[in-house]
Amino acid sequence: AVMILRSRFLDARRKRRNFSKTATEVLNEYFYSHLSNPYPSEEAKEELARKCGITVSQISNWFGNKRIRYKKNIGKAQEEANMYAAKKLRKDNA
Amino acid sequence: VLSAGASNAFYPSPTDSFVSLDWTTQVTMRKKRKPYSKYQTMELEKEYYMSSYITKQKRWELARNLNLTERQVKIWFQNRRMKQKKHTLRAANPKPAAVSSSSQ
DNA sequence: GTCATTTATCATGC
DNA sequence: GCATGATAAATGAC
Repeated sequence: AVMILRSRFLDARRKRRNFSKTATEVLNEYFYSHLSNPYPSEEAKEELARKCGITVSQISNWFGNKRIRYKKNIGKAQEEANMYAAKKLRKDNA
Repeated sequence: VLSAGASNAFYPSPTDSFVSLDWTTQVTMRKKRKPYSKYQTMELEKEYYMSSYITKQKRWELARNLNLTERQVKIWFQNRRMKQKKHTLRAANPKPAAVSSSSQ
């Protein structure tokens, strides 16, 4: 059989582009408002994907990265967490 | 499978109160991820090209030749099938159109 | 077996 | 130079 060694080149994959500011905002708001269980359901992922203009897989990637990187930063500054916590409070009090 | 309000030992349900954060504490010791060599990956890809599902006999041989465990070979084929599925779905769908611009 | 994850690593953006 | 998104090993639920 013939070996088609496409893999290395067909991997035109990792061309990452940063998400938009508003997308990141939406994702962070969800993450920090569900900090006790930051595991969005499939439906929630689809909703977030629509709002952010990205795919569901990208949503999964983002939450995976966010969870692990949040964990590694527990004990450190975490200004971001405080920022979104404050934002949530303002929302609740409104 | 186990997404929304689902709950089990590893993905606890929300207490929705303050900082319980059970999800941050993973108790089970996990083996460190170790990337395979080019040769190992190439040989695995070769076998995968023959068939997406490897037989027990070939799995044993491949594991011995590549200095991997049978479990690692099995897992590799599972992950490889998932990768193919993802690529298949990706090719079947139109371009989502991306927007960029963010900052550090 | 599939499949959503965790984690380290990769590759790029800036 | 790290931040960030995507992928590669590895685990666990089902």
